[in-house]
Amino acid sequence: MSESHRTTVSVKDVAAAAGVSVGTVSNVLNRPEKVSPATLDHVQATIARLGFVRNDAARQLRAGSNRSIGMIVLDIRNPFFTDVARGVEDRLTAHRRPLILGSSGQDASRESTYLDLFEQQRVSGLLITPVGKVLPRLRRLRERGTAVVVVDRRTGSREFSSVSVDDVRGGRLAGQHLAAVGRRRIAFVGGPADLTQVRHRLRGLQESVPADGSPVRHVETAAMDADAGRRAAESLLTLPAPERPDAIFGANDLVALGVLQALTLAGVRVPDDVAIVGYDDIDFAASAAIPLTSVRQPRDEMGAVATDLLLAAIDDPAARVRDIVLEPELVVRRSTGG
Amino acid sequence: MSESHRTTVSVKDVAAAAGVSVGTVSNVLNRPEKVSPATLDHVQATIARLGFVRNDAARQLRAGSNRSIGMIVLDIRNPFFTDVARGVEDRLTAHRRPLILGSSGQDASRESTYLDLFEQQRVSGLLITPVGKVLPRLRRLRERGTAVVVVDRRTGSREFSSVSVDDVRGGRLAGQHLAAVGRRRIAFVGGPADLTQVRHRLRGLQESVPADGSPVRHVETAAMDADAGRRAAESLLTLPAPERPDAIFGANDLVALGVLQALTLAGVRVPDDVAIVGYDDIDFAASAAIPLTSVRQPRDEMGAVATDLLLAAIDDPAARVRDIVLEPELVVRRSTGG
DNA sequence: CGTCGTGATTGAAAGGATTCAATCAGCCGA
DNA sequence: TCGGCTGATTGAATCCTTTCAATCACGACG
Repeated sequence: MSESHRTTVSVKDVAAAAGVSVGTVSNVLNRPEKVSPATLDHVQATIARLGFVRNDAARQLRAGSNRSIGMIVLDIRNPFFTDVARGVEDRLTAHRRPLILGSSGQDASRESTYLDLFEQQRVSGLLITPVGKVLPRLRRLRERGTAVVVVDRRTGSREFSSVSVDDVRGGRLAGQHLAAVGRRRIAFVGGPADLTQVRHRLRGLQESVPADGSPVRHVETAAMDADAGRRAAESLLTLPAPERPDAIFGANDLVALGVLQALTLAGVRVPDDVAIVGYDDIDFAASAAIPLTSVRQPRDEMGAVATDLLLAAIDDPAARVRDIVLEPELVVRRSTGG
Repeated sequence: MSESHRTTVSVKDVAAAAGVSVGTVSNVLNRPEKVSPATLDHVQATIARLGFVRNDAARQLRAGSNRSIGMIVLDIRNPFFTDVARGVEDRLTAHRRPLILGSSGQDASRESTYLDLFEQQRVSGLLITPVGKVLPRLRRLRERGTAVVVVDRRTGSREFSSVSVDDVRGGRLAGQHLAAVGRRRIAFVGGPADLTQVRHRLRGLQESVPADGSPVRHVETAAMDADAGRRAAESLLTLPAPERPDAIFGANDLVALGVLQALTLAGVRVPDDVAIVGYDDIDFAASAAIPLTSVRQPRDEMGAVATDLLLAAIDDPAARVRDIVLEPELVVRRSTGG
């Protein structure tokens, strides 16, 4: 059947074995319709027999660019980002383009390493949720012909297309809902405060707090994971009873789930004593033993829309820069009495 | 400062601008100690000024192989796999090797597409949790000089190194614990049954079931996500009371969390009426409102060990094939009365 | 029977970084 | 002052695929 190769097989070897020229082999690979049926068969058989596999490096070198798309997310352990990535991957698969996924873990130097890699690889497009000050690098990439789309952020400058969700609106949805179910002492858990997302969600919440309620209490956290939520909830539990919140809005679902756990452990009834709202609506929000009310971000859609923008920019580098802002949606579940 | 480039800058351009030969530029890039300090400075300055970035395709073409490592996981949405991937990535970062991560989603054709990609890219190593019948392809990859390590599986044939966890033992740990807390009617939820993991965990459970208990009831599922767990739990709730299990062992944490949710919604008390044990010990297991007892797999360690094996095989292709089997560990929490 | 046209095939050139044998410059010691 | 040595630098060859102008073969048509 197949033979054993110490050395790798090239088009030249295939050509020699099949008794045709390298040009013909290349045509078989890339423009089979230009090749006579007999030759096509014969060459394809030879390729299979020798186990020839295209060398992508050489192909790219000639082509000048790579078909792959690079993506840098904040945290691959947050299901929110893996869901977005899934949306991207699904869309790319349809276009036969591979996705190279990197996670910066909120670390600017790691982000920079991935940018180096993608730049050297000459990826044809980049999807990024930026951490550090990367604007100059993004500009350079674009000058080189790499399309760039910012995900889950807006750049401010109108230089790069972006896809994001209206976080102020999301905060408002949460606040209005909590007000509607009669909550008057609302706390917000999340941080660090210099994250745009955190600020916007908080602002939306504040705007919609009932007139007869206390002002929003912000418990700032260093990270956005369950552990941070747990600790924040414990600190809230030490407050004298009249000051204790009757509702907590977590800046994302991981935080909210941590809050939920700490409260349940402490014997606080959810939602009777304290209502909880999360953000993102990851699958685990619905799977929690007390299903979590959450502000849903259209994760798949974000991935899909970002991919479409990117592919459009690759096809036509002069395509208009667009900031697409998607709408969040409130999903009511048991944690607020749904 | 920086100039604007329509066309890309090559070593030749740098050489011309710096007034040296391409060989010297290459030396500056790869063997700076061979270059005189003055030249080094000058060339580096020129590189910065022109914004030169190495073309990786050309570099690889010459070098014959790529520094990157490919990884194919079963499901990027399962935190278990992203945790393993993190372990891999951390280790690789230390060796300045990029990781290209793909998710097969349990789909053999998607797995095959990633294998094609990695083969064409000439990655220097591959980490894979196989789905389809890929042994012949893995052999071919190795013949071509790509190191291969199987993750979270054993190959059976002693051809490729692997890192896995003793699943029979894990099942036994769960069974012994449930027996110790007095459970006698145990159900196992997971599937499909042709997954080795599922079979092994079930077997371990059966081996340790108390002599005076009923035989294990296996509710087979089509997938291993929360939704499957939810549906399985609902079907168990339709059983007549005396047949209802007093303990449920989920084949992974996603399934167990789904079970937990369905039971809680139905008013079944956990752990009083039914105890629940999961598998993997993902972070969400501890974060669940009723924290989940789970059989812990050392996820970071699996990633790290697999990476070490892979790097060793890359350095020395004749390195001995090793099957490393790690030990699982029971983490007791509230869902079994901990 | 010669010419033209069509479709198939050819083969050399290009793409950019790396390598290494060859060359060069400069200095020391004789 | 010159041969010899060392360290620095050079530049042509190489890696493999793709492209495209040129060539070829063959049948149809005038």
